[in-house]
Amino acid sequence: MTIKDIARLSGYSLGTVSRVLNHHPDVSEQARKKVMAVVEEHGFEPNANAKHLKMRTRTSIAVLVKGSHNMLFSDILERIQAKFEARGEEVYVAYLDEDANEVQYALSLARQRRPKGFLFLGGDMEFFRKDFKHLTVPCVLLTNFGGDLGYDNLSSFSTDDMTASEQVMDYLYDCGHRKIGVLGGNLSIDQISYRRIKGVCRSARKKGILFDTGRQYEPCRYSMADGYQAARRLLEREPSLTAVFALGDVIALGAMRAMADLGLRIPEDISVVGYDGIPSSEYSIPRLSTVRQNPEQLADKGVRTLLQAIHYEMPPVHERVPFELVSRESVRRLPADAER
Amino acid sequence: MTIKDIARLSGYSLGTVSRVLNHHPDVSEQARKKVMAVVEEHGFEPNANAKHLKMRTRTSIAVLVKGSHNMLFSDILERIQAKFEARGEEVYVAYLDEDANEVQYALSLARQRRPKGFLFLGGDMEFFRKDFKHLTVPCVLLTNFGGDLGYDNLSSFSTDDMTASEQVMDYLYDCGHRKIGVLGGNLSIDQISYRRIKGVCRSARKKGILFDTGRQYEPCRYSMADGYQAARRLLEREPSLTAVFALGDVIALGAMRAMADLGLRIPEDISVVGYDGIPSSEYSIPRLSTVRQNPEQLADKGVRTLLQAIHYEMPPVHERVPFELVSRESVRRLPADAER
DNA sequence: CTGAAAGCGCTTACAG
DNA sequence: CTGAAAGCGCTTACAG
Repeated sequence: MTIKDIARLSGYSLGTVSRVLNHHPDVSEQARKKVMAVVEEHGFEPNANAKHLKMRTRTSIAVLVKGSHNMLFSDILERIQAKFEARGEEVYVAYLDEDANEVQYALSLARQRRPKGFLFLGGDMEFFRKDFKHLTVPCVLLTNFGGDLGYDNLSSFSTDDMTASEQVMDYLYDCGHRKIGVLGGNLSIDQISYRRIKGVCRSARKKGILFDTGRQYEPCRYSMADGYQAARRLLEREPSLTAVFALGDVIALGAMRAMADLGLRIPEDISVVGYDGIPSSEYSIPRLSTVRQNPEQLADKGVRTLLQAIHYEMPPVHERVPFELVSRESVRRLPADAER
Repeated sequence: MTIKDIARLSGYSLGTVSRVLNHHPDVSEQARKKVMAVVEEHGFEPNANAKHLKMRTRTSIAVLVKGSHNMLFSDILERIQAKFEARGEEVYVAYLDEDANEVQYALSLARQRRPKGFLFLGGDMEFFRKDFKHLTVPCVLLTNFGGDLGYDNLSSFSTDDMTASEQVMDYLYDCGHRKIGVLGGNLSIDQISYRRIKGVCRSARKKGILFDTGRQYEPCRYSMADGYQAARRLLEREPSLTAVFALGDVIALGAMRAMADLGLRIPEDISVVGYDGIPSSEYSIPRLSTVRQNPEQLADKGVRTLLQAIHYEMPPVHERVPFELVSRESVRRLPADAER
């Protein structure tokens, strides 16, 4: 069943059929009705390959998800899919390893599939700096800040990670904690964790407490298993810590489990704060205090901006999306005499 | 940059270029080298739309994921993607609501995108029974059993849910529990939860204990939030329960949180068993006893079978994939005198 | 082993 | 408002 059959069956020409299918204005009401009738009768849907080939277009929107176990990304992804679908856009999704080069991948996809736009869920700024210039379609980066890269086809929406981390540390400080460990990510300047750690350092400096990255910081990937191991390493090295800030909720959840295995009660013996605000953080025992990023806004702005850039060539925007420090049960306020 | 440019640049014809690109045997070594040289020089990749249009093919493999918050599915999906990618297959992924009609969705996709095969992650047997006959390409259903549907283009790999649930109940019985609640899914005969509940009933009957679905069973969707609410309802109605079997780990995790809020200690006051074996179940406090489904085998067999069906038209297979009852910390063995 | 040509199923100026 | 025709970028018999 092709558009040709519909033409024959409806008594109109190919062109007219194509026009009604594409909601062209210059079609008589009569033609529209006749054609739609046979289209519906046969449940016809146009062949997308032919359509895109002819239109030299750009088949769909590609979403590249960095790090597949990331529950924050799953949450955002889901919303993105729904929104694009509601707009009638097809979405192609690919999951990449936490360490994969997403920009190279996009480049290859661009040649093969010719998507009309890319939406990156997470990314490594090093790859963007090096290879992004070859990407010519509109792109949106979510979760990382891309404003200092200066590409005119790249927008970004992100949480102000540095400020958020600083606030977490301030909060811990206000609760009386002075010996605070940090868990997760790595020190590479191009990673998202870098900005979070920078916020940590800024708070420490401001409050005049010591934060020795060599001893009080333990890098790890964003998973419960890695958080578990990293927490053990950190706590064995620095048993006097009274609080731990994990740069991701999944890391925090793994760390909490490690603490329990070490015989530490949370928050009586040690306090924990996470980052992201995934659903699990609300149901853990104890409930996890964390920085809640805003998946709904991230998804909404990302989709809206990408679509606008595709249709109207807008200038790029780089916006920070509000976060929220949510205080739950995993942090203990130290008695005043313990301070200092 | 099209194949035509490559032809011009290499001094060969369109046909020859196409042949080397597709690894056709009837090409001289010299032609291959020359063509590949300019292909690589320009980083050329053929336009997939044109290719598929011409081949009248079936552009990719479509994966339909039922219920987007399902962490077991995320796990399987990730493996599936990696496997298809390794085989050079493009994958189109769509997330559907837990209640959406995945077969109708596939039908529509079949017309528009003409995928060469479908892989369903979860499904409602009612939809399969009603609409699947219109689907003509090879399909694989994962997680549900499709053997009694009798379609010759549908294979399935699933856990023996009934037996697994029966074993959970037997296990709880052996630990001395007699008043056991069940949480999750619904009683519709076409849902996966139906078979799990059937296993529950079979065990109860066998052991001669009472299982009153009206009172001891509380339906809910597969999420922590719903598990939380359902657990409260169940426990308020039946405070004398000593154990709860949640039909999904996320439900169990939500339920555990509800119990903690009710002042119940796990497993001292109440025991909990989940289903699925997602990573979180290993890191919760306490660690969750559960039925571990086998995502690796499910993914592997699903991909392999679908590819074979596509390339060699194999007869359908319906296989059960082994599960494992893993006993961790959330179940308490009742003292002997408490039995009865 | 290679080239010339037809055609996959659409869309879109171009006439009328 | 409608039809006839060109052409999107490929693949694949068909000759040679």
